[in-house]
Parts: sequence; structure tokens; C-alpha cells
Amino acid sequence: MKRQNCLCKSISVEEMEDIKTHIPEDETIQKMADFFKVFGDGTRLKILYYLSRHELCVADLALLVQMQQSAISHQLKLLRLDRLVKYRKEGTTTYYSLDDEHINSIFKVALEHLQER
Amino acid sequence: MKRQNCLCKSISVEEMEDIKTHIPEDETIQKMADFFKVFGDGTRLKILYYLSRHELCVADLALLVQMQQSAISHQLKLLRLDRLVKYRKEGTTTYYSLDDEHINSIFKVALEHLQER
DNA sequence: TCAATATATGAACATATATTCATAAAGGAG
DNA sequence: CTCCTTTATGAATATATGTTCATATATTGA
Repeated sequence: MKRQNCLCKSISVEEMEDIKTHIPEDETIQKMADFFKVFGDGTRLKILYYLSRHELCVADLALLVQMQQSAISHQLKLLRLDRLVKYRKEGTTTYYSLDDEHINSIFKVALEHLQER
Repeated sequence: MKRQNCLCKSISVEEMEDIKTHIPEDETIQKMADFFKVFGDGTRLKILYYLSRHELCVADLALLVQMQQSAISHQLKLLRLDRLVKYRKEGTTTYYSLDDEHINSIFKVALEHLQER
């Protein structure tokens, strides 16, 4: 007794085809996921918060976030690669600051979501 | 020769204290991170996209996302726990749909970010 | 040149996460 | 009741991720 995959009653095959056609490409979806992944970690959120308030060097960030300098450095590298932060060097010191004006709106949406319940 | 932790030249101790005082509580930060983590996965993004277009049953979602029913079910459970989707039962079929109007604005910000480069 | 300092990075490790497989649970048809 | 179907779920597994430790790199000052 041959059977088709469930095409449930609530939607027609044509509609499903249409919806499937309009989804963004896999590559775009993956980029979006990677973008959100960056914000999916407390340490990184703290770093971004502090940088949203003031340009800071690595050691000060480590002090504020209360985590080892190495951990901070690793995370900053990630944030750099994702172009969310930029830096300038002054002697041996590296000063980091935000490099994306969307960060604040991102935070805002998340806080709105949290406040709802 | 005793040494204080680096308090770099670009910021005063008072400013640092002030900034540190105003960061959200750890629990809030963690909730924000968890919220973003949900969007940090391609499979979940696809599910959310499809649901943003139409209420769908699990089997149809599996068909659209091209992934096993079990994988979809597991992810839907997560999305349910995070209250991003809701469902209704009809016989053995479960229909899922979006349960959060922020999802579209979230997507928008992410796409804006991606389009910038 | 040598010592001290700030940052970056590679390796190792522990933990988290996504997927699959097998199967359970529960409704509907006969 | 029995079989078929849809969904949910637990266990196992592979992979990804975050942190630490040790150390390299690079700059500054003596």
C-alpha cells in the first residue's frame, strides 16, 4: 500500500512549493545562524556590553568580566572576525571598541522579548 | 614591586566602577544568551521561517527542511520550551505555528547586518 | 641586551549541542 | 482489538564550543 509523505490538510502542495521556493539560500541561512551564535554566549554579551559603554583594553575587560585574559582574548578574536569589534594598538596595549551599530538594536529586541513574561 | 591590575589610560577607575555597576545581572545576561542561542542554528531558522509563512505539521516541516522527523521534533521541543512556537493537536497530527511577534524583527536586523558587506 | 608587561595563540580538556536510531505513546480505521 | 500512522522521546554518537594552561610575540624601559 503505497503512501505519499504526509501533506497535511492545512496546506496545499502548491502553497508548500511556493513557500519552499522563497526561503533564503542555505548559505544565507547559515550566515544568519552564525551571526546569532555570536550573541549566544554570556561572556561575549558582557564584553559587548562593556564595549558599548567605553573603549577598553584587554586587561580591563578581563577585570570587568572576571575571566582570564586568555579567555577574553579568544573571544575578542571571534568578535573581530565577525566584525563586531575593532581595535587600535598603542604600544603593547590593544584597545577594543564596537564596530557595528546594530548591536544596540539587537540588545533591545532581546530585552523586549525577555520582558514579556 | 607591587602592581595593580592594569587600569588603562583610556578610562578612570571611577568610570569603570560606574560601568560595572550598570551591567544587567548575570541571570539576565544568561537569559539573553539563551534567547540568541535558539537562533544560532540553521535547522531552527528554517523551521521558524516556514512557520512564519504557514502553520505546519511535523511531517511537512521535515519534508520542507529535508531532515528526519525526529530531528525536527527535537528542535520543535526546544522552540516550544522557549515559547517561540505553539501547537494544536488534531488526532495524531500536531500543527505548529509561531508564538512570538518579535521573530520577524529579529530576522530583519540579522539580514540588515548581513547585507552590509 | 635583558627584564617586565600586554596580548595572542596552540593544545588539551570538559561540556554542550545536533543528529540519528530505535522505540514508545496515542489516535483513527477497519 | 489490531494495524497503521504521526509524533515524541531516550540513548548513543559525533562534533562544536568555551575555558585553561603554557608559551610565543612584541613593545617598552633600564
